[in-house]
Amino acid sequence: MVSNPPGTAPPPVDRLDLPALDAKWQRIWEERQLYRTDMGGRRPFYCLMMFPYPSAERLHIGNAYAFTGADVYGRYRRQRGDDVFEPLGFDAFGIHSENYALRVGEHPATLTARNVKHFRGQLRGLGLGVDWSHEIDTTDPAYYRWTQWVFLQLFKAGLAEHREGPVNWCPSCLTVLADEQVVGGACERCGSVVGTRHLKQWFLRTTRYAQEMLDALGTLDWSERTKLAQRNWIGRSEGALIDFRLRGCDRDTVTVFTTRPDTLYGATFLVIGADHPQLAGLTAPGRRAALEEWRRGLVGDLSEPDFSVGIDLGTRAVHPLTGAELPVWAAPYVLGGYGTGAIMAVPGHDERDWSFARSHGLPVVEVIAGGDVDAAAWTGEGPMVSSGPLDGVPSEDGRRRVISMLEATGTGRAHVQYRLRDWIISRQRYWGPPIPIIHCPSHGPVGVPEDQLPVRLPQVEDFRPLGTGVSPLAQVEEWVNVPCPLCGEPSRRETDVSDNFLDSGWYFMRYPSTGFSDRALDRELTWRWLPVDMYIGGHEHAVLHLMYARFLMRALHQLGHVPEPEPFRRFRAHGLLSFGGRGKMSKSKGNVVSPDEYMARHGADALRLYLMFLGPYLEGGEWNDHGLRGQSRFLERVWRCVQLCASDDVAGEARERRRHRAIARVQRSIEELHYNTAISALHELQRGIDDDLGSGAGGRRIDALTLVQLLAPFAPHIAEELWERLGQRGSVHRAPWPEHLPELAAEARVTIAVQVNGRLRATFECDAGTPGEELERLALAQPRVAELLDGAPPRKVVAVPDRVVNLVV
RNA sequence: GCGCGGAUGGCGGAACCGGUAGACGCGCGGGACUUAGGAUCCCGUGGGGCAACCCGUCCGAGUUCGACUCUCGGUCCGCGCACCA
Repeated sequence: MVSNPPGTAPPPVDRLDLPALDAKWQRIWEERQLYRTDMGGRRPFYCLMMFPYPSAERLHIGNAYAFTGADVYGRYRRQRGDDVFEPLGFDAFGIHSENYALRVGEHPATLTARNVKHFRGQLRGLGLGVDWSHEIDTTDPAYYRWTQWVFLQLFKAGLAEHREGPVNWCPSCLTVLADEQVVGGACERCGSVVGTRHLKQWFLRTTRYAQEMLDALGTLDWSERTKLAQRNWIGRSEGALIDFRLRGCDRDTVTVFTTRPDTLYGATFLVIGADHPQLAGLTAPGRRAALEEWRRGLVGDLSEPDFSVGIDLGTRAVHPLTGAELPVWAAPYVLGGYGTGAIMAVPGHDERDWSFARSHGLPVVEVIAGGDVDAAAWTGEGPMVSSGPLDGVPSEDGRRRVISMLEATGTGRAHVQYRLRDWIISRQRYWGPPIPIIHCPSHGPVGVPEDQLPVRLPQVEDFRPLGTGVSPLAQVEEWVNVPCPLCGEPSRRETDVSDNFLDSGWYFMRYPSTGFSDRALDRELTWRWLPVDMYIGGHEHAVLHLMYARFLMRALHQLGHVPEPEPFRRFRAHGLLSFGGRGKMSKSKGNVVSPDEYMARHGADALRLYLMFLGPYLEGGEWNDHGLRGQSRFLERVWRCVQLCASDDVAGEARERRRHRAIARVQRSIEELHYNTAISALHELQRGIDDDLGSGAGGRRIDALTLVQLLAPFAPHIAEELWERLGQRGSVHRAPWPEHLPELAAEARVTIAVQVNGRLRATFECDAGTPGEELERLALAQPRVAELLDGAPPRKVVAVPDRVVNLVV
């Protein structure tokens, strides 16, 4: 295992057994509570990683990658002297687990408990610097009691509403889905085509904070692409609401939203969304049967909009400015759920309306000059035409002018519309926390008194979803029937459970306070630890989870429960590991790689190091295990060379510079989350020490100690073992980070490139900081250069100190 | 279609502010040690050429003494959004 130069005595180094070190130090760390955070510490640093969803699929290499990267950062900050809080838990409620339980015919409670246990074991095996004393399990009544409490605070504040609305219904999961869980008209979980149902649901009023959340994005240190995804999702647009009086149907008016009120004179018909809930009232009585038949014939596929499909409702709408009568149509290209669910169609200046008008022979009128509306819709700006008193007004100004005219007659007003919608949290399923509401015949929905929390999820053997729009909990009569907390009248519990994004929307607030069973959020700890300083997780949660967490934090801040409105000061999305060119790792793609066997064979340290070495942490990459051995070899060299460093000589300036440079590079790379380059710097330092040993000069203890400390965030077990073997007291993970001086981190001698006309012709060495004139002199003295110049002086000389001399002839 | 990333040896990747392209690792070639080596160590490793040199960071222009880096145009790949009026 260990080679010796011929003729020397065997070194006093025993064989390295990395897996054994994992076990040894994980045990000792636990005994000594090494990662237990001092919650009253003076330099709190909350380093959060997205908690896992412990499915039966086990932890895969992609999870190991994500958690290790977050842990490296947390460990680094700890070594820098911060009181780092690195908690972890399990997001174990939810449809995904429940569906799996249904498939294998086991109760989700027992299944989840087993999965959590397995996950915890795998995570511990990775050697994360996690304070497990603050662990959260969202399915534990001790946690979901407070999830219910959060809901009640929102309910009391008017931020949770029970109302009927069109909702996304997954026919396979047999439940309502949030808009965010519908991707291209299909269920995000199972891929079934999502339909629409009208049900009474619990909505959290995320839209109330749409503008605030949009504005606050500017203050957050998040990557631009994440902020952009949030901006798009909030989808602010400015425009106007315009009322049209109706003739020939039950309703007298319909209101439309438009971002182009300047084109109002060009409106030639109205279109109502085919899924609009009050479509019948907008239809001429004689057309209703035809409408119903037409609606039944529509295909549920929403992926490709068809601008030719539509039906004339027989109703007439009165143009608020001209008094003209316009036909009213229904079409699926208009969304019944966005804005008012109705639009004024301006075919001259909207491509969709243009296509629709062409398909149905409806008139196209030009009201903004600049295009040719017979050939295509003109969506740009220009002077207004055929617009009554506004002819000649630039369209940009026309927007305001039209709104003023409408306001004068009370038929319209300026309006800001957001794409963001309220968050439906009702799930007609079993595996979630019951929504803590009792429906009283007299009082309506009444919150369960807080002292009666948690509302425990009853143990139900048959937890299959019913598909009737009601949760299986509705069948548990003895649980459902309760007296009203206000008047004692016989009442029924809410039987829906909440979306598991509610569980995960506030878990980071709870971590510091897990020790308290009498309050959700301890005031002192919450004020000390929130908001989160660094949050690391997958970019797939850029809109879903992050938006919900921001909403909940903002709401709870307004209610005085947390110190600031924004939950995450800094957020970074780690890259994803792909495998075999088959995209992101997932069980459905059959490309899951387990970290277990790698850890068992090579140890967690080698795996951690290799994962972090694959490429920039924020970019991810393709997984293969070809290079893993390279990192094991590196650790073996570290193991040997560190233990052979016995010299207390600290003079040697070159070695000291090398040491300072290594510190500077590792530090900088970690701060940028460029772990791969930090590891390169470690390799180079190790090679340097090896060279010292090989040259017979002896290795310096100080170099060995520094190497071990710099290695510690990446390979915590071997670093700890070597730290001990070097005779240090305490843990390397608690030892102060080595200091470095910038002036020492630079080289003393530099190599200057000599170019002639921009081409490299020679190099020479000189002291760092040698001035330009001197460099020029030295460059001209190079034999090869003199030869090329052949006595002629260069036309121009560019000398960049420490870098290059370029001679132009 | 719109927006945001990206493209560098056989492979993963490095390169601060425009200053010796290819750090570090894998793989590969050679050597040492060895009964053996798929262990370990040492040397080499972008392509071409005996050499001087030439070519080379997706392609094409440009700016510059000098461009992986900046500007313009294009190709390909990835991700997000995509009837939101």
